[in-house]
Amino acid sequence: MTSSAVADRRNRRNEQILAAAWDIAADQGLGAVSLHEVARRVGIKQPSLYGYVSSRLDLFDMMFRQAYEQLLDRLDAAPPTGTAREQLLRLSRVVLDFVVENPPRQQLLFQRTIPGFEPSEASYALALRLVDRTRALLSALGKRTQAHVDVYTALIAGLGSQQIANDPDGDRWSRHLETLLDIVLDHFDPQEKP
Amino acid sequence: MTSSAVADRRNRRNEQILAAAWDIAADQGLGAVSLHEVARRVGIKQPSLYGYVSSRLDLFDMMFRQAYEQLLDRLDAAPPTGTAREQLLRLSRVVLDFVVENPPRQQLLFQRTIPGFEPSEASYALALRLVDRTRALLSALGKRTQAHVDVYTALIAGLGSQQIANDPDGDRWSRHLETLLDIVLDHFDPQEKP
DNA sequence: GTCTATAACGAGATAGAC
DNA sequence: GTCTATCTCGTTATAGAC
Repeated sequence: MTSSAVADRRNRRNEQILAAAWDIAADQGLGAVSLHEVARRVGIKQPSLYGYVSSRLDLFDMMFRQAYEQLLDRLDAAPPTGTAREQLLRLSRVVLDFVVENPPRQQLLFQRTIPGFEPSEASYALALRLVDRTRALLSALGKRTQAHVDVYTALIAGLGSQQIANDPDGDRWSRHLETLLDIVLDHFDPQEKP
Repeated sequence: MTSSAVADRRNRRNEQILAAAWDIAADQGLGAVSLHEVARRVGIKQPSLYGYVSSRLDLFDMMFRQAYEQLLDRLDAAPPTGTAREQLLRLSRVVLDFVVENPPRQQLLFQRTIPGFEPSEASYALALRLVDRTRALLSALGKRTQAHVDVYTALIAGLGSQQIANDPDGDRWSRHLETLLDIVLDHFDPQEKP
C-alpha cells in the first residue's frame, strides 16, 4: 500500500486542494479558479501548490479526473438490475443529478469552456468508460446508430444546461428526464442509416 | 435622423469594437475578451475604448444586445407563413443555426458563464421577445404548460451545446432538430398539470 | 476622440532559504 | 514541504495633455 504516514499527509493536502478548487468554481465559476485563490483557501502560499500541481491546467486535469472517478463510483454504487431500459434510466438520472448538483462539473466534463484545457490521456480514458457504458445500454435496446447516441447525449446535455442556468436549486427541467427519455427511445428513428 | 457625419463615425467605431470582441470570443472564448485585446484589434489604445464602452461588463451587454437584435432580424427576414408547427420548426432552425454558427452567442445568450454579467433591463427585453414568440407558437399548437416550454428549450439547448462542443463545423446534432421536435410535439405530455 | 502615463491589482511561475 | 522574494506579464480603470 502507498499509505505511509507521509503519503497520507500528501493525500489529505491533495484533497484539500481539489476541494478548494471546486469551491471556487461553485462560487465564481470554473474560469475563476486560480492557484492564488486555491492556496488562499487551503491556508498555504501559492508557490507551495507546486509541490502538488505542476500548472493551472494540470489542476483542471486533476479536477476532471476526480469528477469522473466520483461519477463512475456513483454508477457502481447500485447493482445493475432490471431491464436495459431501467438501467439506462438509472444511469441517466445519476449523471444528470451529478452535474446539476455541482454545475462546474457540467462545464468541465461536458463542455469546452476553459481555454487551453484538454484532459490528459489517462483522464480521458475515464470519460470513455462512461461513453461505453451508455452505448452498451443503448445497443441492448436496439439503438445502435450514432444518431441514437447523439440524440441521447443532446437530451441529457439540454436538460442539464437549462436546469443549471435557469433553476439551479430546483428540478424544473431535470424532472422531465424519464418522460422525455421514454419518448425518444420509443419514437426516435433517424431518417438516414449511417 | 441621428446620422450626422460625426454620429456615423461613432457608429462605425462601435461596430468595429463589437466585431473585434466577437472575433476574440470566437478565437479564444468569451472569457478571453479583454478591453486591451479589443483595442489592439481595432487599432486604438485601450483607454480610448472608454469613449464607447463604460466597462468590460458593459461591453458584454452591448454584445448581448447586438446578438439578440441580429437574431430577431433573422426571424423577421422570412414572412411567417404556413402552419404554427411549420413556423415553430423554422424559428427553431434559425435559432439553432444562429448559435452553432458562432458559439460564443450560445455562451452569452443562453448560458451563465461570464462571472458578474447580467444583461441590462433594455437588453433583457429583447430576450423576452424571443421567449414570447416561442411561447405563442407553442400555444397555438396546444402546448400551453410550462413543462412544454421547458422541454422545448432543453431540446434546442441540448442540440446546440453538443453540436458546438463536439462537432463545431458539422451538423451531427443539429440535423436531428426537425425529427426530434416532431417527436416531442407529438408525444410529450407531462404527468402533472401545473 | 485619441493619446501617454500611470495607478492598483492579480495572475502564473521560478529561485533559493530553511 | 513550505516559506519569502521576485520576475514577468496581463488586466481594469483614471488623469490629463493635445
